[in-house]
Amino acid sequence: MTTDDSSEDPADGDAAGPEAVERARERVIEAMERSAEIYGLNRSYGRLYGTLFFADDPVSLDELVAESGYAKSTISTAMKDMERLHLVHRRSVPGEGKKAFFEAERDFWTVLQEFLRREVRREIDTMTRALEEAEAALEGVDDERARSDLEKVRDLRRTYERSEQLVGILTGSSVDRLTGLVDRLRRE
Amino acid sequence: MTTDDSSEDPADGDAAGPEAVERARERVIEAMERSAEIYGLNRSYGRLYGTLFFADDPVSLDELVAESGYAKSTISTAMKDMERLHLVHRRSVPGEGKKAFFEAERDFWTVLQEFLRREVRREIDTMTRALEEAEAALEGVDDERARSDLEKVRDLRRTYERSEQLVGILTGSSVDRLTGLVDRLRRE
DNA sequence: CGGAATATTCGGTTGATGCCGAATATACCG
DNA sequence: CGGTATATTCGGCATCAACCGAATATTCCG
Repeated sequence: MTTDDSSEDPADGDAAGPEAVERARERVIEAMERSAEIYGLNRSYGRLYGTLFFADDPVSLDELVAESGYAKSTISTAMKDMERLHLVHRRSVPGEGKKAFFEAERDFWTVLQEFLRREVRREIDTMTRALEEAEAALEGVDDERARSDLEKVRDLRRTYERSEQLVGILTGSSVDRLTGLVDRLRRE
Repeated sequence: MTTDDSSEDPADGDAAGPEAVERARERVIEAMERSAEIYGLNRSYGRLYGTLFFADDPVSLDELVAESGYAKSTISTAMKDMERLHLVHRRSVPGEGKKAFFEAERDFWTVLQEFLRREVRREIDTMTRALEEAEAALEGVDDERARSDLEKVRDLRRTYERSEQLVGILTGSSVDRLTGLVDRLRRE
């Protein structure tokens, strides 16, 4: 209970400003930690992404160590992982030797597209192959259970065909095209 | 190395048929285990889902225990979890007392829609709130860093607005409408 | 082609998760 | 309103994943 509280006065800007900025960042970064969790990633990834998100220039590993408190090895692994997911990009700065710098990918559409291309597409392929093999095996069998299974397998294969088409549309279209599409659909 | 191998002859149907059906099922169920993994679920969930997928009628906990070998408690938890994700439905059969039966949801569009409604929507809300708060806090600060952060926060908020619109479209449309939409887009 | 700066890999440790079986709670039936 | 059949919860063990720091590998520069 000191004399100064409730920093509504812009005259306090010099003192309250920087720490207000820090608090605002922290607030957003914590939300990013939660988001990471929701999408099956580590909380630490959310924090590291957030640090990169607010940086004006690419950030080195050592700076990330200083900022986050994680071990360098942890961050190295995290960066490799997030690069794979297209959440961060590696940049090298001329004159800085081997030093690696990272920046956040801010366009989530791209991130989603890459995920579809990499993971979902592969899942669809694997499942489709399994379904085709099962279908071939079941077609030869004259059995009530086989007929019942066959029908289910064929239904699922149709679902997966549809999904593949959708993934094709989503990964084949540019971000701009998709954005326009969403706008159009929203008005319909 | 017995006399009968290579079951290409339909006359062997009686002997080779049932085990061929079993193999076909197992093949698909294994693919489902992998898929579960890809989408951040437990492998066991893939197997349990697969068992339900091939069943013609709702399946009881005890039957799932017999089929899968997992402990009843494990399956009970798994079912609760998959119900939350709308991957399985609980059915009660009149005259069967308290006994619970489960069946697989085969329409993945529904599953995806429910995920968007439940998890993604909540993520968007949380993040949006954090961004709005940060925005409000930063607007009052006269500082270069604050201005830079503010711009980034606003950009991200716009992205999230777009995402929310898209989620709205996807969760608001019926499965049929979406299917038709995909068809139309594919032809464009 | 060394050597300095940096990144990556790897074994070990600690905390989280999956699964089990016993204990408990719940729903239905007579 | 018991009693029985069933589901759920909970504590404990085993396995797995995150993280660390030391050891190794890589890159770049002189």
